[in-house]
Amino acid sequence: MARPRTFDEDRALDAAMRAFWANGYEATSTQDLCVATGLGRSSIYNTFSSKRDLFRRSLDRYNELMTVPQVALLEDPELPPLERVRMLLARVVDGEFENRPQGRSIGCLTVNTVVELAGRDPEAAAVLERDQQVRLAALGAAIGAGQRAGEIAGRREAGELARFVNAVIAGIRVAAKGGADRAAVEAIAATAVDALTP
Amino acid sequence: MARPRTFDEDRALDAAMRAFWANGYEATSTQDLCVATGLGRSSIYNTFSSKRDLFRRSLDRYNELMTVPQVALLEDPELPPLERVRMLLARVVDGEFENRPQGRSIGCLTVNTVVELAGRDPEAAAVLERDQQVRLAALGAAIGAGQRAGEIAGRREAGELARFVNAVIAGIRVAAKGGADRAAVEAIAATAVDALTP
DNA sequence: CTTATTTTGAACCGATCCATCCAAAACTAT
DNA sequence: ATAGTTTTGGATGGATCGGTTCAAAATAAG
Repeated sequence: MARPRTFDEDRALDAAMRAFWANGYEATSTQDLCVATGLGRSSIYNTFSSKRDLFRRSLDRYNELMTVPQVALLEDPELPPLERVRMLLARVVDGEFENRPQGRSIGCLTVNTVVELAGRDPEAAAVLERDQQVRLAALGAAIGAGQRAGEIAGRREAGELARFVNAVIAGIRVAAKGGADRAAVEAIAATAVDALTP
Repeated sequence: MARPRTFDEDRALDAAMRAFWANGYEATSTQDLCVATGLGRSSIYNTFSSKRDLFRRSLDRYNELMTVPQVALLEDPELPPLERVRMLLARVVDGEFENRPQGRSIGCLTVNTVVELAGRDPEAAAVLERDQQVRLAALGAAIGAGQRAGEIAGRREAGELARFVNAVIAGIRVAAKGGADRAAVEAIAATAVDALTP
């Protein structure tokens, strides 16, 4: 009954997400978003109502793409819990060394957004905090299981160790974005695993 | 022989630094800088030649204010090396819980700038990388001394452990900016110290 | 007081920002 | 073919951006 869209909304969202991911919210102009998505301004504003809303949806999409598989890995019953954590860290390291458009990591949209917006955008902060809770819960559960199995040190509570691993992941991302090479980043991850072993 | 300035250049620089620190480079307008410093546009552009240059000087000033005392602490011969690292982490944690203008940490200008600019501003990236080298060297020296004294685990090289501690510091900063409470952040620091002990 | 020099505030610049509007094009359903 | 609806590109708007200019104000030196 009406003219259909010639573009795929999810594809456009992915492209926008990548633009925000690479350059941050403020530094990504609506023009940049047009180029990245291949759409005109009208199409973008017609589909996503504003730059802010598009960013919100990009953030949700990113969380879906990253957190879901990470949580799945942490809950994988086929692997010993410590191995799950080790693989999570390995996956993070790998992620920092693939897709380097300018020879440098673009980091992690979550970390980038915490740094750029959490202090002055309560809505974004709430989204980020919720996602972090999910990741911390999955990490804490895996670490707790590892402790009960005796393969993870029990001298600290699982929740505290989860916080620790989560912080190291953020630290790895900052280090990679700061120019650290692969060996250096892998050493960080390995040392974090050391801290978990009895 | 001419009209003297009515403001103190260093004070103005400090105020500008704090504005960039709190809001980032892009989100701090020249108007914001006028308000923060209490100066007019002309005075700012007359003293510091551009927003970019003012930011560069702010970054240098921040490094001077933060890195110098941290390095001094790491080289303090009065303290056992592990204790120096522990105190460094404690100082970082304290820093994240003082001066919270909106009830949330403003983080660390270095980490904020790595995330916001390192990917697309080679000059800023170089400044940050140089500062990081200084911090890593001091950390590595202290950790190496601790290893020789037997109070820090020797299963990894000092340089690798320095990278690790540095990453945990960045992670602490991101966690605090993300809303983590003091107990959570202290647990991260304590776990990092665990990783260093034999 | 005069002169020389600098600071300072306000107006102003072109560029770019996010967002809106509108008419033409495109397509489906009848 | 026609009618009805949506998409689309381009023009446009008001605001703000970083940066410049300039004349008036201020002050030290002579």
